[in-house]
Amino acid sequence: MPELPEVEVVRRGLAEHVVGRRIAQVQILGSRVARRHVAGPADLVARTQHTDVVTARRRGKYLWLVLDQPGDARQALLLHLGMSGQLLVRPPDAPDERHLHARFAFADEGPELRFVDQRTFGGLALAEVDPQGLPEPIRHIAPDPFDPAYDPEQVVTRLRTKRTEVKRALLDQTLVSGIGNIYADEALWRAGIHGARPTDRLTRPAARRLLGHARAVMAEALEQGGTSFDALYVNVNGASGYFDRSLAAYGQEGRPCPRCGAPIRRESFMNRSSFSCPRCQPRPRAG
DNA sequence: CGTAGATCCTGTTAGC
DNA sequence: TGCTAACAGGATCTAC
Repeated sequence: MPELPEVEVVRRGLAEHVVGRRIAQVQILGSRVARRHVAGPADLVARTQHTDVVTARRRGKYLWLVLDQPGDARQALLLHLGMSGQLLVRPPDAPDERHLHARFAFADEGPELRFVDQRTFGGLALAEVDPQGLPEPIRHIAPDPFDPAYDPEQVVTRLRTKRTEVKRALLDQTLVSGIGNIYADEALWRAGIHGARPTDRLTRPAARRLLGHARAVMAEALEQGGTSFDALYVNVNGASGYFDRSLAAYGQEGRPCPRCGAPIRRESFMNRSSFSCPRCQPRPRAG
């Protein structure tokens, strides 16, 4: 499940293999992958072909390629991997993947960029870029913890103002972006906080610690090339990450907590699985 | 407006 | 063995 570290690995792959090349031909397969592009897939194809890829950028779990089209406004090809999306750099004569949804061929006739996605939660769209360099459709996405615009003290304030549970707040991309179910559970475990704790019952220092852990665990994952679970996620080169061996809580039901030895519990929460230590992360009392 | 829950999707796995 | 149901979950939409 690509969260910030995995998406950043993909961004680096795009920077290495795609930036600086001219897109020649674009193919969109099926109606779903470009559903967020309201003008339709034909419009996306027409406006993407014969552009130069200038940079590969990221905010949270969103990626975008800045495209330079001579004499036209600067635009971005916005990408989201969803749960199972992959960007692959493949030779043009390689057989089509089972769940291939988009293909970008380049003027240099080198390797193609392919968007492959089994569960089709991912997608792409062409968007205008605002003066701050952000694609319009993701202006509501908050800076992630690695963004120079990230302001942890402001996030702490906003977090404590919310009237919800702390795990839900961590997953709220308009508060802080990039954190998904896996890293939320790891950050909560490190902080010794149960995800169902009301946000307004979190002290300022505790909130600060929690966000610091979220940033740290994602930084460590990034150093190791990202987390991979169901073999669907691979980076732009097709190599899986291996950080999953370092996870303390997520997916570890029944295994001993690395800190205290109590068996990690699994709970259903927000229609998701949540993993936590029953001793280090006591459930909040009702009321 | 803010929050909560439903929904999209398909390959894999668990269970009867 | 073969079928059905549960499961994985990010972001958006709708309801309250």
